[in-house]
Amino acid sequence: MKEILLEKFRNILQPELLEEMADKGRLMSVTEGKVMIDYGKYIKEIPLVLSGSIRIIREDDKGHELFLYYLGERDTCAMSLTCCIQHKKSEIKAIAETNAEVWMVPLQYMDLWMKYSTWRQFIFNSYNLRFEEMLTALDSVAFLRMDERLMNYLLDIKQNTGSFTISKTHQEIATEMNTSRVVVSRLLKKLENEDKIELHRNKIEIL
Amino acid sequence: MKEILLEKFRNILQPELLEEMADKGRLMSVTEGKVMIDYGKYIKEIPLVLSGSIRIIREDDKGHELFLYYLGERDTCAMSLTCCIQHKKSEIKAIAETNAEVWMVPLQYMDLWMKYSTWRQFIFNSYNLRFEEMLTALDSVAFLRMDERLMNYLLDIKQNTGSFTISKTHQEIATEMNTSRVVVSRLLKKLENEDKIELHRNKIEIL
DNA sequence: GATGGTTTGTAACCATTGTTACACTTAGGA
DNA sequence: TCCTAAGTGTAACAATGGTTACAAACCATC
Repeated sequence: MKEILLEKFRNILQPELLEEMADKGRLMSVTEGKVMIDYGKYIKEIPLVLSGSIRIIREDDKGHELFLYYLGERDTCAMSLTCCIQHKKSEIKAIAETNAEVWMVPLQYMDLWMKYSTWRQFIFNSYNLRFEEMLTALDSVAFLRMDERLMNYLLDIKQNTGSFTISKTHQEIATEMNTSRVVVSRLLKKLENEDKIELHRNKIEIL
Repeated sequence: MKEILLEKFRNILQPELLEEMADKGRLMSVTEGKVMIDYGKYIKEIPLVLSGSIRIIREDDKGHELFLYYLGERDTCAMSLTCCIQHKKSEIKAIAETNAEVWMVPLQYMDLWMKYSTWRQFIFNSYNLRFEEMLTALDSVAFLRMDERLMNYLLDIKQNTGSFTISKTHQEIATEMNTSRVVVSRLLKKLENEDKIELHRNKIEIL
C-alpha cells in the first residue's frame, strides 16, 4: 500500500518526510459517489489523493449546491487544512467522482511537518491552487452567462478526466451548477446546434 | 513608527519575531483610493495592515469588478502570500478604502519565519479567514437575488466601518457588485420602502 | 413485446435583471 | 445668484433564466 504513496509523491516530498507519512498515515479506498467530507462535519485527517478524482462542492442552508473544483492525483484539500488547524466544521462537501485512493494523515502532523521545506512548499502550493480555482468558480458565476458557464463546466470535466465524453445527466449538471434541468437541456441543445457538443442519453460528447 | 507595529501585534506574534519584523519591514502610509496592488502586477512584499481598511476586488478581462472582502487591522492578504511564494502575478486588486497604514515585509521572510509558531498560526489563520470570505462572496453571487446581495453588501460595510452610514454613490455600489446603476437605485428604493435603509445624496443610512 | 421508470425535448409563461432614455435634484464653484 | 456636473428617480422595454406542464424516447426486465 505504501508503495503507491512513495511513488506518487517521490518528486514532491523529501524521503524522510515520505517515510514518516507512510508510517503515520493510512490508506483509504473510496467508491464512486461516496461522500468523503460532509458540510458541517469535523475533519480529523488530511487527505492526500493518490488516484481518482474528488468533487468539491459548496452547499447553502437550503440544500442548493455549487460545484467548486476537482481534486486529482497529488492534490490535497485546502479547506481540510484550515479546518484541521482551527478545529472547525467543514464549509464544503467532498464526493468521490470516481473510485479513488486517498492517504489520510492525522491532523497534528500538518504543523509538525512544517520543519520540512518540501512540506511547506506542498501546502502553500495547494493553498495557491485552491485559491485560484475558487476565483475561477467565482468568475464563472459573477461574470458569465449560463451558456458560457455550462461550456466551461463541460471543458473542466474534460480537463479532469482526459476524456471527450461526459457521463452525466442533465439533472446532475443542473444540480452542480445550481440551476434547473430545463435550463440545462435548453442550453445544451443550443451548444449542439452550434456544433460544440453532441448529445446522447446519459452522455455528452465534446467536439 | 515601529511602536504601532509592536502594539497592534503584541498579542498575536511572539516578541523575537516582532523585533525582527520591526527591523526588516517598513511602514507604508496610503491615502484613500490608492491602488495598492493591481491586477496582473507582481507582489514583492507582504502587507500587514496596522490601521485603516483595504478593499479587495476581483476584476475580469473586460474590466468588470466584483468586491470580495475587506482587510482591516491585523489582517494580511492571503493572495499576496501565495503570489509571493510562487512569484506569480496578482489575481486581485487592492484599494485603500480609507487612509491606512501598512507594514510591508520583504517576501523572503514569509518562509524564513515559519520557524516561529505564532507566525505559522497567523499565516494559516489568515488563509482560513480569506477562504471563508471567498466562500461568502461566492454564496452571494451563486445563491442570492440581487436585493439580498445588496443588503448583505451594505451590512458588510457597516460591519467593516462600525458605522450605520455608508458614503458611496449608487454607481460605486453598482461597480463593486458588477451590476448597473439603475438596478442599484431601483433596489435601494425598494429597501427604503421596506424601512431597512434611508437614502440621501452620497449617503445611505442603515436602520 | 408489454410495462414502468428515467431521461430528454420543447412550448408557454413568469420573474428578475439589464438597458436606454430622460427628468429632476443637489452641491459647489464662477 | 446662476451654471454646471454629478447624483438620483423612474418608465418602458429587452434579455436572460426559472417554472410548469406534457410528450416522446430510451432502457431494463418481466
